[in-house]
Amino acid sequence: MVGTRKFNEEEILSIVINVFRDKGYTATTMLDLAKETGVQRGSLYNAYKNKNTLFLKAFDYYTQQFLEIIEKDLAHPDAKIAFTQLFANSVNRLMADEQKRGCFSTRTIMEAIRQCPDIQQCLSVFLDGLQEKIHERLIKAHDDGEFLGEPLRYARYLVALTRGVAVIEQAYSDKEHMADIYNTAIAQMPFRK
Amino acid sequence: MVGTRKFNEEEILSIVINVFRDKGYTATTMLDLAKETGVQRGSLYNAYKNKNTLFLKAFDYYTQQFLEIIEKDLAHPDAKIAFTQLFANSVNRLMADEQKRGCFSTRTIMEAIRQCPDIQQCLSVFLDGLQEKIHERLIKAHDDGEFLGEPLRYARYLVALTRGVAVIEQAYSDKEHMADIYNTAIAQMPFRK
DNA sequence: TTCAATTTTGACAATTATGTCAAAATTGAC
DNA sequence: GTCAATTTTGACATAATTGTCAAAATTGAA
Repeated sequence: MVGTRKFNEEEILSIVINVFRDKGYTATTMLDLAKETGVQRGSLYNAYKNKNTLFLKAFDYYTQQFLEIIEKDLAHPDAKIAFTQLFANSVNRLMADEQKRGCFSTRTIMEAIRQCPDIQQCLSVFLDGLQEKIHERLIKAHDDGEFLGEPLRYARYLVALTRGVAVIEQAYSDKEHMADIYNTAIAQMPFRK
Repeated sequence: MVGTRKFNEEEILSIVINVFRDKGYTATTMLDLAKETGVQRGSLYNAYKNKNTLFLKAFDYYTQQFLEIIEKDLAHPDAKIAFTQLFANSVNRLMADEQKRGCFSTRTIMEAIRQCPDIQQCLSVFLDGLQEKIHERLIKAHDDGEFLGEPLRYARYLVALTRGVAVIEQAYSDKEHMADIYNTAIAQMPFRK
């Protein structure tokens, strides 16, 4: 193809996600994105039409990466350990960010939804994906006789809980607090034994 | 006092909350607030210094009203019924808003935190208040022998869960989905019987 | 009724953001 | 090496937002 783009798209999208995560959707300007990515504002308009479309693209990329991580977290053969690990890793990931910018999907997306109906779909795709990974793992656990609850209902419930913890993180950024919530939840769940 | 304000503060704050809830923190301009409240922009600057301070004041007002409602929801003498009611009412309140603007504290505050550290404290005050109401009710239930869990841990856990449901609402705005999450949670809780 | 404190009003300048466009530069394909 | 499609670049006009300020209006208290 002639007249190829100079920039690497994945690289740019990663940076874009970071900028949105820093500043939020509305407060991020195309100039901010141009500065941080090193791609001129005009090029961004040319390539992505506008901020909204660029955001959608970046969020898709984020979702994809996120779900890969979740799948790995849940890979442990013992179901209870798998979920314990998932939650511990979630907490660690939230705490790892020095600027305490919180969960991108919970914080930035919730704001961005106001600007465009398409963004609501981004959020539901994201959450559906998360629910699906959890659901699959619970079905396996159920088949293995390790989990006695109803997989779908618990998947929904756990997705909600993880979103709640993302909110808690913003208020307190207290690792113990978050861990406590997950421990309370895990302890109640109908795992065998 | 000479040169008294023309407007009624509580009335204005209610409107201000509504505008922020509609548009989000960043996207709301002082002009928006002036138009909706009918108070001139200059007067708002004079009375509240700037958008940030006005937001803080409005959020305090919101928190106060919210906590009064929660207390009523939890008033039923049977603990399990009290919590069932609290959750049902929460879902109904979220669904009652035709524009589906979601929970003010979860959606707008999470965004606004970015703009000013004081706002983080607003969120923790809000959540502490909610936790306190729930905690009190669980202590009573525990004393009555109706609840067998650890009140503080469960209070934290339930606060997180309610925040999570607020996120779920934004993604799906599906009453059954939200109700299902709360039912799953309630069914697991260590109520007596 | 007068006065002084305070609020209200409307205008102002400065800054920032948006989206568009034409010219220049780039590069894969022939 | 040339060409044509596409991207990059920088400039432009438009629009919106901010915060400030001086003049006008208001009103409680003396």
